[in-house]
Amino acid sequence: MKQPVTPPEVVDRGDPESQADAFRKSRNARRTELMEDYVELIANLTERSGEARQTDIARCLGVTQPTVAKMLKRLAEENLVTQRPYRGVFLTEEGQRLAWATHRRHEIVEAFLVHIGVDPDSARKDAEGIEHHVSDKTLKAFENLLKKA
Amino acid sequence: MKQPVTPPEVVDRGDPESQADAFRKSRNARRTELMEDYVELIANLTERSGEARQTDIARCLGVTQPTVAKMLKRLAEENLVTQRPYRGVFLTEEGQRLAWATHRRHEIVEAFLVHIGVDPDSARKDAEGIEHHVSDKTLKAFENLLKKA
DNA sequence: AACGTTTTATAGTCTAGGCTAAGTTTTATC
DNA sequence: GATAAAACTTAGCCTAGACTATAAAACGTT
Repeated sequence: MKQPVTPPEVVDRGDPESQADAFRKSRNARRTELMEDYVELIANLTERSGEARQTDIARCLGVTQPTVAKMLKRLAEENLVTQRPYRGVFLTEEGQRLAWATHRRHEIVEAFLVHIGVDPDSARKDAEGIEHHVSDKTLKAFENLLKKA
Repeated sequence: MKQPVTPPEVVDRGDPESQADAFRKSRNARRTELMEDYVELIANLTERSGEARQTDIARCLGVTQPTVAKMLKRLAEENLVTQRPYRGVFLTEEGQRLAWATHRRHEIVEAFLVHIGVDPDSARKDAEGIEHHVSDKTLKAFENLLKKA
């Protein structure tokens, strides 16, 4: 299917094409989200217990171990992790950068929600879902408000 | 090697089981999100032009018409829409209720982002992704800040 | 009333991300 | 050092949500 390129400067809320872009973006984001969840979790597990094994990841994500195995293969292909069987999964430098960026964004979103009066528990839960959809510009806006306080 | 913005840290995100629940919830939410997008759009189209045909929906969502047809079948099974071929798709009462709630949440999120200084285009795009992950409590916090202004 | 256009329906394919089941390799224990 | 347990691999299947290609039905215009 052809996707006409809409000039960025033309922004009309009612324009179907521009709306379609937003939906496309939202749909395509799903792959990235999963990757981000994985690298963030791997960073956490490694930090906490020195290693991140497939079974640990599976338990934390609520999926089965073969599912994790398949996803790790993909992450390895994308140069985000390296695997040493029976010794755990490790982030590449690129993976660590992604993990840190994701983590940082997560923290800002969560802190921001708390800051505007959301109770900590809800903030934590909502941040988990929201974080992947926050653009740099929105993140900056969050930071600005946090700084002012 | 690029240095990360923030050093790695240990984050307490709860025990593995509760984390797994959060991820499961997030995964299952996908279906709901799509349904919400559809009913919201159908409500919009109906209001603006008096009818919502498959081709209109397809163009607005950036997908093909057969994709829409398949999804409408599902929405009909869930009692959210009724179809009158060549006259458009119509929301059931249940569908209208869902559309209204979704639309309201969407508007608040988008208005809130603009209010804290995000440019309208980014706000619109981010809202599309964020809206589905905003709990009632967070929504209320957004509203409160909007009212103050 | 017939014809071309638009809209809708259907069939078949693809990919991502789940799952189970079963086999293999490594680690740990006795 | 044998053997059980744990971790990993692999194969095959399923579903959702996308796509293309094509057929059928209704609409509008003349």
